[in-house]
Amino acid sequence: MHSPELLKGTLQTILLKVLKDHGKMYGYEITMRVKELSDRRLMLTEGALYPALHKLEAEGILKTDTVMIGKRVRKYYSLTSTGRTLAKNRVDELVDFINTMSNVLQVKLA
Amino acid sequence: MHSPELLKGTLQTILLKVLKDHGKMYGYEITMRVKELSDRRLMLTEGALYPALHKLEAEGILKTDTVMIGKRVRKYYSLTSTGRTLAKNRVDELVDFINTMSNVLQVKLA
DNA sequence: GTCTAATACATAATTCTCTTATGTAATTAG
DNA sequence: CTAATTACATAAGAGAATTATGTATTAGAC
Repeated sequence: MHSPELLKGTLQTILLKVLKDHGKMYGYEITMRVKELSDRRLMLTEGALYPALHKLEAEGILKTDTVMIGKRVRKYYSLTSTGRTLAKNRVDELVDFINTMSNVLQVKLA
Repeated sequence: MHSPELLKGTLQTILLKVLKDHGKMYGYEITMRVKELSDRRLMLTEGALYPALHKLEAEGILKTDTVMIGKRVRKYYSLTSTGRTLAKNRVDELVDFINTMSNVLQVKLA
């Protein structure tokens, strides 16, 4: 998988947003969803994804639900109520940042 | 000075862009310019700024020109020809990233 | 005339996040 | 039957920024 330098700092927000919109999802599913939404431009790596999910869980922002699919473990993540509030704030913050950045770069966005 | 988490990864591009548009500038001047362009939202810290400028200089992307203003040293930075090419690429890349991000977040930008 | 804020440079220790690499294992498609 | 995909996970290392600190000049307020 591949990912740009620029992803730094935005991963958490992306995770919160997709979980907010799509409800419970498992790790691999999230990578596929982000890949699709980004038209193959953002490929989340496992080394970034799983530690990030674990951290958010430890902080009470996500909760998990482990399911056995045949002999395989699948771990579903979803937002807690704290997480829902945070998701909204983080997305607003990132949108604001993106708008600020477009002013600094003095470009019009598509 | 204060700066958001999200700045990570975008500082270089910002520096290249303002130097591309405003020609030779010194460090403090850059922080003031970015503050103005961002409507006080982006406040570059010296701890981030100077190492970044030094690195770009060491890589041949920026060149410097030291001037004495009274008894004070002022170090002007400007793009080398390599730097001009890089500036364009980096800005294009960041704009593309921002557009991708707005698709992932499914928001419209101002 | 003196003190504070602003101007202007710089570096070091630490923290945080991601990349790269590695490991395990089940399932599906050819 | 074997390669690709699905699906989890962790560890070592790199890179970039934060926070803290340091030095020094100059302008403005009082």
